[in-house]
Amino acid sequence: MPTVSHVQLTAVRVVIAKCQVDYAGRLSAHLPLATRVLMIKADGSVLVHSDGGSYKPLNWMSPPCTLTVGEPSEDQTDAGFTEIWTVRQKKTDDTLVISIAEIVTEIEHELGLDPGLVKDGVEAHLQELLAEHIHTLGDGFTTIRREYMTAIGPVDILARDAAGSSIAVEIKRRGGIDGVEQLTRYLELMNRDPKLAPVTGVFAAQEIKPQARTLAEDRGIRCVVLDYDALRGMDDPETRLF
Amino acid sequence: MPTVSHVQLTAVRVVIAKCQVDYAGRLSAHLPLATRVLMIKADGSVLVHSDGGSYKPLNWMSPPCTLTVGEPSEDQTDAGFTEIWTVRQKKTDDTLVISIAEIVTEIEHELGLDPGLVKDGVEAHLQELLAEHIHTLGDGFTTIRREYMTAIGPVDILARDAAGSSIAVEIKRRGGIDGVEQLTRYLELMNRDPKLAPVTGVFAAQEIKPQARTLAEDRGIRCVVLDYDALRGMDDPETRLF
DNA sequence: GACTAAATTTCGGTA
DNA sequence: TACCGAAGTTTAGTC
Repeated sequence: MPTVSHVQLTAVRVVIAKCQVDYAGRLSAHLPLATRVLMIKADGSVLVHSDGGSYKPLNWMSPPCTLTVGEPSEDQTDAGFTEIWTVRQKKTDDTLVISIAEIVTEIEHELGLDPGLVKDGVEAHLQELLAEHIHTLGDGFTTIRREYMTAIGPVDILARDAAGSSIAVEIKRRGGIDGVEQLTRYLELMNRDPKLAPVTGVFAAQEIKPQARTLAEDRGIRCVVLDYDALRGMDDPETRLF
Repeated sequence: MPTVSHVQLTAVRVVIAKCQVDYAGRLSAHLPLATRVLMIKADGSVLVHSDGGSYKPLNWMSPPCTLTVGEPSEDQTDAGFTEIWTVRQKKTDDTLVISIAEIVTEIEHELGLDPGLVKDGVEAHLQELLAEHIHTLGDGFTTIRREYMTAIGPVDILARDAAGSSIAVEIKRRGGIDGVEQLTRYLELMNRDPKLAPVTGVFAAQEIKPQARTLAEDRGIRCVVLDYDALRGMDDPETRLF
């Protein structure tokens, strides 16, 4: 029976090692023996990275989880493995087994709490800009409310056109079919409300997929491609052209 | 004017450094000065990790991109920065600037091509199993086709019930509203085809969200919770119970 | 806590 | 290559 030591880290540890990885949980996955980067974070989570691809690891374990380092069995030793790391998710029982053949190099350091990320320019900002410059959708348009609440969720912008009719605007960065469906649900519901009806829809996005446009127009929903920079330009007198 | 050296790596490099990070591209993002893990992959992509959270980095740059290491300006030097890393996406012009205040420790190693991941047990497998054991949906059910193509996309399974009526089955691991909408679109289209109509829908998932169930049943779509292990058990004679 | 929608989504398959 | 849908999605926000 292999001896086992439970590892409690308060620091991040990065190991470059020749290893084999096996995951069993929501699916099964296997990584053959190769040299990879292993990152063990302070909360016990583990990432297995190759030296290419995007930010997604080849394999990983999300917190909360525990890492246990055990000795290899006789068979595993014969196969060339020196350590067996077992990472287990506390709730779901998912298991990640990293069989180490050789640790090439490693570093470790205490990082401490990260101050966190500050973002700007996401959908919320686009919504703010469009609400402010709703006239770009048509002369005489006015914004009634942003995030107008309905029973099934908030409509991004509720507006009125020059004739006083209600307009529901759904805003997306990338306009796909899902967004059209979302707006359609809102329109169905709002058109049952005599105080609002008739409500027409505007699907506004920085980019509208062809199928989404087809679906939207088939349902009488107007599609508008938004120019983020232009909206921002209108918003900022310094960058406005005279 | 700061001197600049372009870095060409064929190996992965992991640096623990006190740094500040600024991203400008599809959005703007800022990370205040703190100690973090920086991973520079062989393809030039860069990840900025904290020591907690899940596998997603705080900030990153996807390949193809190039890393340029430059010297700080006088102001930056006064602010305590020793190196300025600029990562630039080739096509989109997204820019990630990592201002290094102090490199704590680092490792570097050549990894080589990864053999890649082998997966088993995703939606495709669930579909395969259900198609084979379609009678679990009802006596006399038969599978006509998997991935039955329509103009708006493939229906997971097209089947017939005992009476010979068409059944469209949408399979999800987690059944949410999106899946119901997807199936609804297919049903609308298929019911226009006299050779198929009338087509009824079955929404099959390992887990069905209450709101999705409500929406589905309101539209006359039957909901079925799938037991992956039971289906697999039927499939494998060794684990079948006698 | 459950659920919904966004994401600098990423990733794989197909037309 | 563009587009579409899945993902061990993750993450943030709301109810």
